[in-house]
Amino acid sequence: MPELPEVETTVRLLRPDVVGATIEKVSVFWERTVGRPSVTAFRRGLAGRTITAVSRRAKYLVFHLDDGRLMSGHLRMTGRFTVGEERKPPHARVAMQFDDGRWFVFSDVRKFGRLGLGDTLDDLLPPLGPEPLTDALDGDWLATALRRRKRLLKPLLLDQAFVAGLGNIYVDESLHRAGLHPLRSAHTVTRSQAHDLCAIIKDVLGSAIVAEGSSFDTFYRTPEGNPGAFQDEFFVYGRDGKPCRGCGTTIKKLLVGQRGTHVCPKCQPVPRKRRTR
DNA sequence: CAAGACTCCTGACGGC
DNA sequence: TGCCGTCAGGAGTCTT
Repeated sequence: MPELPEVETTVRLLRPDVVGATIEKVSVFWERTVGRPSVTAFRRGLAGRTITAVSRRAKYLVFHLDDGRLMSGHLRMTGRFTVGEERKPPHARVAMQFDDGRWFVFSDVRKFGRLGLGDTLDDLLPPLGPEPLTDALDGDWLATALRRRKRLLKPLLLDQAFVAGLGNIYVDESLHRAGLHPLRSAHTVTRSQAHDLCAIIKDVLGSAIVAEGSSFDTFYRTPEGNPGAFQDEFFVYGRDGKPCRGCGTTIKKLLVGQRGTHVCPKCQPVPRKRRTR
């Protein structure tokens, strides 16, 4: 599922195709895909606008328009942006035609993705924690922030208001590499473990971007239609029943905060007085 | 403040 | 073979 690396890859590959393009008209095939303003306001607000830049904040794509407004896009599980000749490829939810005839399309099998239009990032996006790949996230900050919270480590890391951009895959991978169990209470993580975890998160996300994201199922594809390659570097995600690449112990899958969670029982010691399964 | 339940959706998959 | 129930999963909302 698209997390920070997949969104960053999408932004990078989309950028040359959409920056400078002018939106002539907008077709909305599934109204709920349009979150923020009404569908009418969304269509009117985009018509005639030129995209001047594309950036990313957390798992959101942000399209900057020539009138200073912003269009946000969240891929959620199965969302995908493409640019091509087709107005309505399979599962197309919103299509924007550029003045050169090309169609900029948002497709989304499961219909969880959302597009929005607004004046500023603040009114368009919910409260978000620091960006992991910038100096906004550093070991000292993470150590202090973890100590203050009395929540399970994994659900906290998945909380976008705590740290932005992490999802199920990269949290599992990062915790495994850091040797931390997802059921640990955040405040029990030591300062040095927090520093390690911080560096690992940055490294995992950075490597995943280099690999153009992860495609373990049929869902995530780059705008060009290619799968990512980072799934080949997974240590635990989706590897339950298989041997840990580090120690050979069988990877277990458990449920943490309603999320499928993968751990190596040996590399990630179970926190005291907590049961797994 | 923490955490679980529920909701939105559809394709894939297991069971029979 | 085919039908059907179940499940995954990000994030918002509601309840405990």
